[in-house]
Amino acid sequence: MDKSYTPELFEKNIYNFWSQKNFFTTEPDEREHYSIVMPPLNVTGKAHIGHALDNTIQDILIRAKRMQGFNTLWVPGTDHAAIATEQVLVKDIKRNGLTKEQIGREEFLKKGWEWYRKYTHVICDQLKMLGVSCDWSRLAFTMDDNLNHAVRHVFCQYFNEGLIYKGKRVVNYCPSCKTTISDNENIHINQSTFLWYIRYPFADGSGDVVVATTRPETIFGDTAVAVNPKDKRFKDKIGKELILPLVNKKIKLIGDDYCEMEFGTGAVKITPAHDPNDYEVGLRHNLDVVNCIDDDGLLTEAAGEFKGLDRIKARDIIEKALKDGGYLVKKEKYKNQVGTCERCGSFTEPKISTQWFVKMKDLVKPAIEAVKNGDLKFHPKRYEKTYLNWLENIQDWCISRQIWLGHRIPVFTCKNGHVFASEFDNVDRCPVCGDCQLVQDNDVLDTWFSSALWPFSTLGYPNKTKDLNYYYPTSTLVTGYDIITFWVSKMVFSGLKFMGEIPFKDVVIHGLVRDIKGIKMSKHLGNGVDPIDMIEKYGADSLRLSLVNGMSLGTDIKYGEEKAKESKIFINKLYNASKFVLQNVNNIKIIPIENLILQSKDKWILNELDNLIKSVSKNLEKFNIGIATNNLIEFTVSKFCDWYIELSKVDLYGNDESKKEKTQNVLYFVLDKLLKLFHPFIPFVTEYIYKEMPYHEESIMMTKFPTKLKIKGLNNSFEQIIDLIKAIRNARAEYNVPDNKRTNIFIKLDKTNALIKENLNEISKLAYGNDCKIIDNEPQEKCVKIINNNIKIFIPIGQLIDSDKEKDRILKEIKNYEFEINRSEKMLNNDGFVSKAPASLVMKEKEKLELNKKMLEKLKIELDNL
RNA sequence: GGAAGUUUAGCUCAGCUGGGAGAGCAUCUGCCUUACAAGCAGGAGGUCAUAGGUUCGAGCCCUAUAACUUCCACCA
Repeated sequence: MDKSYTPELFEKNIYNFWSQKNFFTTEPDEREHYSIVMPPLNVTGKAHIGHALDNTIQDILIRAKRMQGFNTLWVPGTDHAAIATEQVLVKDIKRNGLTKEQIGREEFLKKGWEWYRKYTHVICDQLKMLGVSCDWSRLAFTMDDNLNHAVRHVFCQYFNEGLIYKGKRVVNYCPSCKTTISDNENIHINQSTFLWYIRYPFADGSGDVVVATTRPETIFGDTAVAVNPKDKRFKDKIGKELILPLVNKKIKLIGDDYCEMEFGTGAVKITPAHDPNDYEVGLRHNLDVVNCIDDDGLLTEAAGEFKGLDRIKARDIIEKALKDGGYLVKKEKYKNQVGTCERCGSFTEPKISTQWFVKMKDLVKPAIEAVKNGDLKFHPKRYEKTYLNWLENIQDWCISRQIWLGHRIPVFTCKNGHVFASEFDNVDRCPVCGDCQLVQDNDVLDTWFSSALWPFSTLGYPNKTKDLNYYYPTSTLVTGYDIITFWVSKMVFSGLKFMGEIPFKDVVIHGLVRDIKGIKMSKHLGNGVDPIDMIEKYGADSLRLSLVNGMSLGTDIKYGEEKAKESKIFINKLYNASKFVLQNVNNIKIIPIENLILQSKDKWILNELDNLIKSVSKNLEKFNIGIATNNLIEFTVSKFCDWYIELSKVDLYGNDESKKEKTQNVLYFVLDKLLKLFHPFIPFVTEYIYKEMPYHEESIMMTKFPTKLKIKGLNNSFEQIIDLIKAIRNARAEYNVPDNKRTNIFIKLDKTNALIKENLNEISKLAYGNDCKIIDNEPQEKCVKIINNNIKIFIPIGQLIDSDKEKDRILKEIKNYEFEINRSEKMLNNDGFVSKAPASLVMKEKEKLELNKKMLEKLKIELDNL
């Protein structure tokens, strides 16, 4: 083994080894299954740190379950991320001076496939660097033939059941991406703008009504002005006609509750074509819908002379026109929120358009029920609220997108006007009239439509495959809280609808990885941490550990490079501890641990190991990965390295061959279990070390995960020795005795103590002793005296002894004991405590009091002696 | 407007069913001890956001307040 941990030397080889051995692939068999479908990765470029976190968690669960004997399947996959990819492609085409229309739909889709082919490799290779043990032979892509089939199958079923309809709706439209986007992709941001107060004169010349608006450019689409019917100011004016400024068209003053009396002037202009609320008002009052902004974001002919102006730039020009016409009353500063496109950042436009929708109300009912009755569990539980809240207020799902990449809506219209959906893409005639001139709908489906089917489409649906039968429902879904509403919920109702069962039983929700200051990582800010960078600098294991150690589910992680560094330092420690063990167990005869007559230190470390096994298993079961790694690290550093390895040196370098053999076996045993416990979290280094073990199987990943030890007589009584050693170190430190200066240690016992007798060498070694022995009479020479229960320890440090210092030391201890005794007595004198607290607790407190009193007495005698 | 979360050491955070406040980093002191100086040993550092309440007992349960964060909805 190398001197220190150098992951770059072995990670790649180990991954190739696993791959070549087909350790990741599985087939249905008679075992119980554990399956996860990977949240599909967008094929838009590189993996980011969020992917690293998401996949590390999944890999940990999968590796642990695999070692626990389950038939584990982890299906990897990618998503076509239509809007994002289309944007990139359009830009690319533009660079060559062309538009997508010029190259045509077919050619454009070809380019899409080229892109996907190229970048699927990139992102998959990056995942492999992370060490993911997913079944690459089943790599799925949302636009694969069989997934396409699933999409069309599902679409047709919805369609034929009347759950899909075409309707008019105000949707968010991005004039830059030229497509409808969902509410989730429409990000509201704060902006500083103005409120323009505009005067609308009555047609009969009897004064005017002033309205306040943030969007003067939509004035050309106004078809009414609304006031609240309860508003006394306007009561008798409702129904009168107003002149629309700049347009000089007559519009009505209407009364509608939507208008709030307190806001602005109490009157609002109604633009049904460009505001969802206004649209609703328009429906109620039968208003005309006048489009004044086109799909490119330019003003239409409704704007007259202003036609062709960009909607945002038009503002100033219109303001001037209003001013010139004497219509502008005032303009004041105003802060509001406005929708922007998640992808390109431009202001979105509410737009009336014809779109395809899925009726959600009934579809969603079983999905609500599944969480309420406990079939589907969220971890942490609080995210069930997010999920339920969303589903209980669900709106119909707009599934059409005006782009080309993606699943084209399989709806056809024949020459005779028959409209039908087809599951198969080789459709050539109308099933009603047999007409062959079919026209397919131009829109494609929302990407979430295909990802909604992910847990079963990747397993072969709609075919009734073996995989589907065996692995569905899957076991666990791991994802971030940001997509609970639009992905998790959709998978649940889709699974229930088409498979009759929930798609997974547990949903593990993790937080977002933010930068060290807690700010969301983004390309724009350049504060992102590149996971590949981290892997190259610190190793994949370090990255993995740094992401999950101490993580608490559902909470954001502040991440900086230092974390990867820290993890690497720890792994180096584990590596070195292993190196030490391996150097000392070379060629040993392995004796089953239960056949050994164990020493007290062995019983102690094995007892600690047993506790570790239990807590790691328990915490993995509860998805508390951060606690599991904490426990593992704590054991490794504070129990194994700090104590057992140091203790083991006594026997390893000693002359007692039987003790040596015993210790070698315990070291070997503990390391073997520890590596296996660690493997799901840091797979590479554990595999590397495991292969260096004198006896090992083909791969650590295919070994059994440790379970509760079956060794009798384990206990923690050795902790008494640890306390004693600490007390000695402590006293030495107080006298500034440097660690490299060894001293004698004399121990005087009140009664025989087998534990001390057994561990004299251990005490000596770890407490920097020279000669360490049990004595009958107190030594003559000047000593530092330590009192520890029934044990007195004398350390002759010669002229360093200072009786004033010694007095201070004892006084300090006396104070501590007095404080403790006082506390205990207070509690025990409290009738409430004695009568109501659990008896065991009262008993414990009494014992403590007795013990402390005895100690105090002894210390006082010592003080007198000085 | 609705909902959720956070507030504990200088920093990042643990803290289980209520029963003597913890870790890592940083800092201070001493040590290159044959696994590890990417290390070892020892120390210092806290009014558990604030105010009430429940309880024999509260970092933990209840109520209110404050600050910050996030999600959803959105008033022109």
